[in-house]
Amino acid sequence: MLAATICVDCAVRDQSLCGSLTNSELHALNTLGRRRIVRRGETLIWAGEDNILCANLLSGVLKLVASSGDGREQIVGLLYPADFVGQPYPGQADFSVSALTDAEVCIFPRASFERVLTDHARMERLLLQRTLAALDEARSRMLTLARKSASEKVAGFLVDMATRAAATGCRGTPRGPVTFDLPLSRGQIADILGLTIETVSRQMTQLKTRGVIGLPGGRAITIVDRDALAARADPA
Amino acid sequence: MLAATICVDCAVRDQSLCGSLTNSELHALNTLGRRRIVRRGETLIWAGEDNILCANLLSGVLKLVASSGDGREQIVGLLYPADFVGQPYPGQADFSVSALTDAEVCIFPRASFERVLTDHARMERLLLQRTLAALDEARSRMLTLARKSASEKVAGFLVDMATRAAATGCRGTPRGPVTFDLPLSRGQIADILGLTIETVSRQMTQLKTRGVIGLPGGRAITIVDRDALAARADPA
DNA sequence: CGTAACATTGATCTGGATCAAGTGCCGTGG
DNA sequence: CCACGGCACTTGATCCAGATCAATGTTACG
Repeated sequence: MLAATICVDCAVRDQSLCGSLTNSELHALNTLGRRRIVRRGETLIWAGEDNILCANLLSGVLKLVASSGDGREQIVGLLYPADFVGQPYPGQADFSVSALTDAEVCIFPRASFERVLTDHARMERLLLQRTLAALDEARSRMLTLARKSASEKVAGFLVDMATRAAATGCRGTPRGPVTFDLPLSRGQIADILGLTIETVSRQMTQLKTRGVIGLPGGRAITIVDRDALAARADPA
Repeated sequence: MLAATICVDCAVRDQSLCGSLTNSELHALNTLGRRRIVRRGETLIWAGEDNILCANLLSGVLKLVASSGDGREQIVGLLYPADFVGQPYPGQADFSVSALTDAEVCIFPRASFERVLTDHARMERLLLQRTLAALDEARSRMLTLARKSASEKVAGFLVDMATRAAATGCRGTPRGPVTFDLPLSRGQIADILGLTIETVSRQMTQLKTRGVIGLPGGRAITIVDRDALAARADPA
């Protein structure tokens, strides 16, 4: 039957939380999980709503957005394939989750997922470890948002994206120039870094002018001098 | 013997992670834990060092500090009594932990604590829930740091402190003016909010001038009009 | 008391926001 | 095939919140 085979061809089977389960344990999830496509721009979870779902991200990129009462927004996290989405315990969601690119998720009803967690200590431990890592990352970003200059923010962001791109696979050699596509618009980069579109754009052209990066067009970016970029991100 | 009685008079026995353990289970911790005083200004954990300890905070206030290579600092979290301190899994600490006031902690060797955690699913779950809550808080603060104005930051901070002071107990009535002592210097408040001492000071005097708060002297503060303060913190 | 750390207040400077045009890049339709 | 319109991006001019620099005032403590 279809439900029993949902995990078999899962692209993130090993990297996701489910990787902690044995094949037989997967059966439980098989009956709970549903694949779902989320279109670019679509919102999967709305801030303020009750937590009703958990999910594993299979493909695409999602953003976690915090917003103030009067509409200012800040992207407080990005989610990549194999990342866990949502809150396993009851309560209201504090942040919205929406798709930056077309994405596919494997969805579980929250309550069922909570039960799976309590039944599978290994999975719960894995989630704890991921959550601790996410917390460290969030706290690091607090330093960036509060204390770094615009040029440090942009350089740091590009280093992060280059690292991630290298992890997946992209044109170019690891040591020399590397070219890849940013999955984000200038506006979204601004939302991540706590800047405006204009400032991001100006920093990018400045980096191009100084020969640190290249901007071949569209959302493509070439890292010409990774060390210079890293140095700008973190002035010792 | 002393070790066996360490938890008996623990002030935070019920609110801390240990509250999830039965009396008999506490015996295991009893043999592992050691009380320790941390003086105001003293550092308990240094960023970059290996995680070697976990702890429960018994009294006082600790700060979690992120710093950039060139010395800029940002307080990325405050820890209050009953809060958990440290990382239960191997690795390097990303942040320093030091005492804002004289404090007392109940310390466990990291490896032992990890073992306790794996043996006690209830405790692990509690830690997961706390970590998820801390993550939400960190993300909320990302919005504050990146998008809020100085006056919104200070007002929000004072509301938080007032709420916390009310939770413990302080002079004044809940609805009318409430007076309490801030456990932090202006400089430390600045480190939390991503501002400078001068800006924090100016915002405080402005709030006093407008009759929203009173500054009786020292670190004392009177909340005169809590609603006005909350409105300044979150302009709808 | 004296002094050292902390806090307020004032004057000035500046990085990044805001406001305002351009410019290039498709996709659509004529 | 090219004109058109919409969007994302770049570039320029100006403005302003908050940083920085510089005294001065205040509190706590030996």
